[in-house]
Amino acid sequence: MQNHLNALYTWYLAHARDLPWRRQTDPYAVWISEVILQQTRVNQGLAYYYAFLERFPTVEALAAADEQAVLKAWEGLGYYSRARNLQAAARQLMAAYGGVFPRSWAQLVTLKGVGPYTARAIAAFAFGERTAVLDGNVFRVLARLWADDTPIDSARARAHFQPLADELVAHAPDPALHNNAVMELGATLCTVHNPACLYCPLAAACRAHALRNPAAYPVKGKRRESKERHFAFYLWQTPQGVAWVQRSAGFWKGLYVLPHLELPEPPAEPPLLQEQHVFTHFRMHLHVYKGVPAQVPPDLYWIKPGEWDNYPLPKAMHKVLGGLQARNLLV
DNA sequence: GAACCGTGGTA
DNA sequence: TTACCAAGGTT
Repeated sequence: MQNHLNALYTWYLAHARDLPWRRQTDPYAVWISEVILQQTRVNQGLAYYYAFLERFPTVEALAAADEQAVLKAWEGLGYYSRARNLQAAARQLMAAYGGVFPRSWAQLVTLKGVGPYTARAIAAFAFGERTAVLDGNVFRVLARLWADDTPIDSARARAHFQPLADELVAHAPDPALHNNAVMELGATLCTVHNPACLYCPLAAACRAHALRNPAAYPVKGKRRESKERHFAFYLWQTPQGVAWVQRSAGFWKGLYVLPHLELPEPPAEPPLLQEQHVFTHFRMHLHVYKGVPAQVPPDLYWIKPGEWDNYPLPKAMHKVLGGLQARNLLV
């Protein structure tokens, strides 16, 4: 196996993408990049990586920042709890570690928003700890390598694959190089669809390839039944312009929902939903899963006209506002 | 432990 | 078009 792994490292050094977070070992930059890349493709996260480090260059800066500013920097990326957790963790780091990253994944995993993958990634990439990262790419590569039919989305998947992954990194000359190489392989050659086995440095060792059936791996459990969910938002016409009142508070919490903001002049009582005041409302279609429909809390909030840009808004909101603007419905 | 969280790309 | 998927983590 070691010969094959050496072939993998050689391949990586020759063919890997040149990505900015791979060019340094600053734990802060590694951390930010790993969180940005959670469930997010490189091309989507790249610009955010540069901008976020520019805007919040250090743990101290991030810890001291206004939460709305952090969310604003995250605007459009999705999974906004990542941004809130980043700042929470930055404050944890200041309080518990004097702003200096602990070096072991076991300590890192106690940080908010830092799970088993990200903790090991920081430990390996920033501090050279000999530990194996386990993400979607690694799951796929390992499952194919050994034709392992353990469902990778099962509860026991991580417990099953982590020791196997750790065994691979055990004798690697460079843990960071090893982890990067396995992930790069999964991201560029050992892909979900149409894997490029012809060019794969591990093909000679790969059980799934020997079986001529890489598509059979990794095994995944039953997909959840998907169901449509509707969210209603309401727009009010006011003498000053358009005030946006939204329901289903708690969804996208903190993003454009106002409880986290200081309202200059909060209305004494929110306007009642009266049909003649509602001039438009829209539905959002989200991919949602089988289960209870969204609860719509009674709380109503509003944003003053002309202040849209000050708020971090999800992409879906921007699209709606853009449409309204085009129709001259926003003052 | 299952359900939940966003967005953009792909077949 | 629909469904799936991507450097996961939290509740």
